[in-house]
Amino acid sequence: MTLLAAGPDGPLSGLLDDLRWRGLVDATTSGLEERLASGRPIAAYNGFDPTGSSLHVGHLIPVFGLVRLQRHGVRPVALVGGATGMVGDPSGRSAERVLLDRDAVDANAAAIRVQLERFLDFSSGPARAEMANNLDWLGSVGLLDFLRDIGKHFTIPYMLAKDSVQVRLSGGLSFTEFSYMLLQSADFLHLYREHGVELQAGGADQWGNITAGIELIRRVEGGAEGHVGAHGLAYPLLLSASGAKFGKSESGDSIWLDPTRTSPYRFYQYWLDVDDRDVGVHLRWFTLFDRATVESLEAERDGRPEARAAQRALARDITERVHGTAVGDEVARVSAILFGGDPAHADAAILRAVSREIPTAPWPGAGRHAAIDLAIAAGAATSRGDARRLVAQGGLAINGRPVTDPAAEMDEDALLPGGFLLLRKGKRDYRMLVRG
RNA sequence: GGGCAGGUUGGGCAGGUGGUGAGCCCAGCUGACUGUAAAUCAGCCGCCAACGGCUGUAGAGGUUCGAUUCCUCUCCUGCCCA
Repeated sequence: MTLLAAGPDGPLSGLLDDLRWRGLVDATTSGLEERLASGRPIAAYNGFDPTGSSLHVGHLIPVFGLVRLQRHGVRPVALVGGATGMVGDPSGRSAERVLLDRDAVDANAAAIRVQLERFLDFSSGPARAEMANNLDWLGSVGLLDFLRDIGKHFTIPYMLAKDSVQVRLSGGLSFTEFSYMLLQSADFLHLYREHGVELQAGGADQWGNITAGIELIRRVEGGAEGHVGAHGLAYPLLLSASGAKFGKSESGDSIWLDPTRTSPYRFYQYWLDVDDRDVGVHLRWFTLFDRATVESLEAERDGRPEARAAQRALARDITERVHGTAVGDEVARVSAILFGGDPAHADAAILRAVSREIPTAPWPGAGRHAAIDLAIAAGAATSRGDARRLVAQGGLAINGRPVTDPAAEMDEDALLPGGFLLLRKGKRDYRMLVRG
């Protein structure tokens, strides 16, 4: 029986065309197209660093990459780099600490899996997603075995020729970092042997490591019966039209999927703020919209850019995928209140909804407080000098009214229904104080 | 272990071999114009009781009327030698 792999987005053979239309192909190994055209089931993996307990939007490129692979019938393997995530630390650690780290890695991997379940189907079927942790095989390998089984197959000139090594040679590169490609290659070999993984995907910056793994598999498995070769797929690095790093807020923080790190409101706003020039690419990369939908949203952006229909569709879709439809509804509603009417006239229930989504700090208590101190309390300024500057430049508003006198004082009479004080720094940075 | 070059504000730097850098670029913040855009322009961009004051050149000492500068030790980074 010949099983031809396929998924909701069509057969395996159409995968690369879909990825190309979406602009997701930076490089592939030359045999990949034919391998996919054969229609035989295939598994692919992508590594994720478990140094944190949450993914951020920068991770969404490889995550959606795996999603599209799965939707074309590829079985995706999300590899958590429990071992590779540990070696980067040069400081000497006790055995206990390493074991603690093992626990932390496990906890992080579990948290990341929950987030991945929003995207990938782990439930059933021939393309059922799975997770793996390279600590399970790299963690117990002895140095001598590693050198003999893996290191022997690499020459120093080959390793030195990698771009990732070249750019670091003059600035300093530890042996550990230099060896990283061997560890990643060992991962690919292991997954190839034990999980039938023939394809490694990753960002363009991973291409050198991906090809190193392919090379290792070729050398070790090249003569084996039934050898089918290994393949690589690299996604382009995403740069915004204005040259900003993708995945960072204006203040430079990462935008996390974890709602306790980045509120759903900020998450939604991040996508709503995407540059007109970038929104088409974002729709292709971070939604499952089909080609007709994407192109119609782009046409609307070109015709009525001020409506921001493409950004709204993008923000709504990705927010609901990550945080659920109820939260998506609420942040869209809160955004409409803050940027639509006069929030100072909202009732307590609405203000409570707003306070759930924007940074909210406690009202400093009874008595009178200077506007600048309230700005500091709310986190809109870092010092009194900073707050004075903000007021002098006309950038602070309280309850919708501009603050002109930095020394102006207010007490609890200024609070809106529900005990809220709404501060706005600049045009878009809303914060609240709430009486406890 | 020996030698050399470095460590200045979020990042990158300039200066400085005893008498004022809070000086430049980038990033960032605010305003104008706008669409919660982009681009452009303007202002800001260590702290404070603020027309003034204070702290600041890796850390700790020392010399001096006075140290970012000179001396000693320590820490960190890179390079060369062994």
